[in-house]
Amino acid sequence: MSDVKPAEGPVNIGEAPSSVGFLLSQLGFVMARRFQQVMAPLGLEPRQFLLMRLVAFNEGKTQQALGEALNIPASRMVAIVDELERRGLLERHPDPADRRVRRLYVTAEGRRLLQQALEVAMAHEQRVSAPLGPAEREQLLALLHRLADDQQITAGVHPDLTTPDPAGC
Amino acid sequence: MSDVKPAEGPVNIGEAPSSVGFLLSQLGFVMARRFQQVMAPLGLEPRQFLLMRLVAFNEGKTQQALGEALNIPASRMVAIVDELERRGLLERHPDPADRRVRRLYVTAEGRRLLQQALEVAMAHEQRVSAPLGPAEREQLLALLHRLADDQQITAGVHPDLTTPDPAGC
DNA sequence: TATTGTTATACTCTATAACTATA
DNA sequence: TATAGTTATAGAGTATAACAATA
Repeated sequence: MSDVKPAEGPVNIGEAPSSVGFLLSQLGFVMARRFQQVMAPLGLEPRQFLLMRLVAFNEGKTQQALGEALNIPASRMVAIVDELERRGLLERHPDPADRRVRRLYVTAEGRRLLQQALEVAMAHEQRVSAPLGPAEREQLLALLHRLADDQQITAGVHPDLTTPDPAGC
Repeated sequence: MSDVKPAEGPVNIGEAPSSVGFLLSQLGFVMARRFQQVMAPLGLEPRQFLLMRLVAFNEGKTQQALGEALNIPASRMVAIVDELERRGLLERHPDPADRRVRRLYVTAEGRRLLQQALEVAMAHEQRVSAPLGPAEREQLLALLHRLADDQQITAGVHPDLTTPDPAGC
């Protein structure tokens, strides 16, 4: 019960042995934040960028199909597409055969912005990879892919917070 | 303006060339979620675990000093410490010399729980590292540390969302 | 007047589910 | 009855700043 002598020095960050899990978690957050920052000047959030890119690769797909591919719930898709459409970056087209569905298309302006965004993304990738040589970078990518496969991560789909729990511990 | 023929096949996830940034972001989210899941049975959120661990390494430090070390705002610290104290895992002790400050101590029960949590964390680390051999794991750690240094990541401190932007792009 | 810890308010994001119009 | 998209409601988490006690 007696108080220990209150140390007044600097706080000691308990040095744990290097951890793959914690390092990846730290780096993942920082990478996501940096990417968000470099995209911000274009007015694109990471999620909007991923959707624009997906629509460009899949013109005419339904809003629902695209949302499912990115694990974005239908009710969230509405607001996201609303804004991108309002800004003239993509369009909802009605389907003559089924008037419930909305098929998404990228506009000419959307394509221009997407092109810029892709260039920004490539520059970002170069920047964050800068500390590594080409061979080291390939080595890292190979190792990360091994872990990603083990975790059943789908290429191109970000496991934001949308997926509660796929399966298997 | 004429509609393109609406493709009805599967959605094509545009295969981008492998990206260190995106892979790290994906893996980081998954690692954080898995860690959260393995800690849940102990009733500890990752943030609570980090704080418990920090207090154990720094008994008698003030609430404010500990919060700053983890980049947790003072107003958030209150609720976090409230709950851990309510559960009997740590205690606020008044400082006789300055009655404004609260110095934090881990209780015996807190120590027991922390010990369990550390074991869970080690098992988690082994699990996520399982796809790699010992040499590969060391290789990966070395490469990740290079990137972490470049991003000015502090060992043991998670850049959750608390740090808006340190400095330098 | 400055500082530690606390509390209160407002805001953002999200999930959930109700709702509409079609099928 | 089922489905695509939409809207509405409520909840969690947070930042911000006001506040009380003490220095």
